[in-house]
Amino acid sequence: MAAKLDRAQVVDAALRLLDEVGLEGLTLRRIAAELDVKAPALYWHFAAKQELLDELATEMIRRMVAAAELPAEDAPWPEHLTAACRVLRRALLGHRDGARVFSGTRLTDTGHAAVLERQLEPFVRDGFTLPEAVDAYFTAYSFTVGFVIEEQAVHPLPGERAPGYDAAERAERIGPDHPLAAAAGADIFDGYERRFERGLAIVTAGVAALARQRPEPGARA
Amino acid sequence: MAAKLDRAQVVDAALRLLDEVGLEGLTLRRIAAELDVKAPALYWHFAAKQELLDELATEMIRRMVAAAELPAEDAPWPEHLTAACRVLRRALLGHRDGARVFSGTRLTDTGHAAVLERQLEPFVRDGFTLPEAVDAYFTAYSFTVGFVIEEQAVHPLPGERAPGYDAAERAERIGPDHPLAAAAGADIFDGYERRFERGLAIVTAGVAALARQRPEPGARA
DNA sequence: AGATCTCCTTAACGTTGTTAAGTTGCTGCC
DNA sequence: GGCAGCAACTTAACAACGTTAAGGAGATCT
Repeated sequence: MAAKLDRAQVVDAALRLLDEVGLEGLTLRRIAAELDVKAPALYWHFAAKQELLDELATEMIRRMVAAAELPAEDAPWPEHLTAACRVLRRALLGHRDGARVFSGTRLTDTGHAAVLERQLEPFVRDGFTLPEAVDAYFTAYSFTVGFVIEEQAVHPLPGERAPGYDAAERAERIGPDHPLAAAAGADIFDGYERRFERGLAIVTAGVAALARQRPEPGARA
Repeated sequence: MAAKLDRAQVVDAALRLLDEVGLEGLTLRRIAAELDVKAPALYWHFAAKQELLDELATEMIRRMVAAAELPAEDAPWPEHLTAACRVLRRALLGHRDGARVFSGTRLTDTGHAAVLERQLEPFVRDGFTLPEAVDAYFTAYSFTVGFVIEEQAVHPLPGERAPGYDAAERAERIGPDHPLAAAAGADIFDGYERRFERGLAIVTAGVAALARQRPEPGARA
């Protein structure tokens, strides 16, 4: 087409394509075709495919940060922590294979530093040491990424369901020897929304509990 | 070679190769060469590469379960939970890209059901409902997988360090605007052992705290 | 001995990321 | 106005990948 290409347009097209064809099907030739261009043209804008993927993940996060309604800056740390994790999960769920794309790339801008800063600040304001704050945030962050990776293995896109994760079939296969594990199947393959919130509550309660048994009683300010 | 091939030998060779060349470099031709065989020979034993990868992940877990020294069956749930997560982490760290291999595959045997059963049992014994037990276990599990994925991005193999994760360089880049985030760099890129234990403690404390505020006071039996 | 089955080989296909070399169109310069 | 030069693409090709088709050697069964 007429209008010249730039990195943003390529990333945009790739992000759109990702939902259609998944990470596996996201080839340079396919992306190029989407832009009415041949594959090697992309190499004018990106040194390699990985660079494009990095930019793609970065753009995902950028949009998530832009669209998110974050708590007030002086809100207590549990609100910041849970809000950040919910926003991250939504962003990853927003695109097919979102979690795998995200966890396989390195972010290309320093925007995430601002996010991290905003996360850590409420902790130290509340009497946490910096390593404690990092532990709390990173635990919640790791949980979120791990959770969504598992979630997207079962639900590639919201509403859609991958084959081979049938709770009834699974229960029948493992039921005889492992009654609890079999009965848990229904819980495991569904209700991700509830289970995620539950996990967030657990992490938050854990951080609070460990903070409480410190010399300084945690709650200050 | 003389001795005929079977699935176990292929998986064994692949698992060995994985540490050398990583998931990216783990091609069928390379695996075949390792076994003094041509690539299509593998298709006699596996219908597709993904099937081999599934078996590979399964074998990883199988070895981990075999080698693990688990707590006594009647030990309280925190011991079971933390032990399982430590064992899982060690297994994933045991091979280059272990976490990515693991999170991208479906296990091929029902051995993990036995693990799950053994995990859930101490919870219900202690008065947890099944969904509560699943929440607790799955939260710790997601945290562990997410944690190791991040960890292996920085440390592909124990001791080895991926390029581009220099804390000092990072601090310089983001320091001016984000002092907390910059200072946290040293914590983030190192001390994974300590941070993992810290995360486990947080999750465990959280599960305990939420159980305590139930109608039934949690501790029973 | 001949047929059958197992397990491998050679050859090839289509697709992938990537590179090299050439082509087009715009911009600035004299 | 013509010509250099750069930017942004194309066409052609490469090696490597997963995978399939066809065939062949060696053991096993009848």
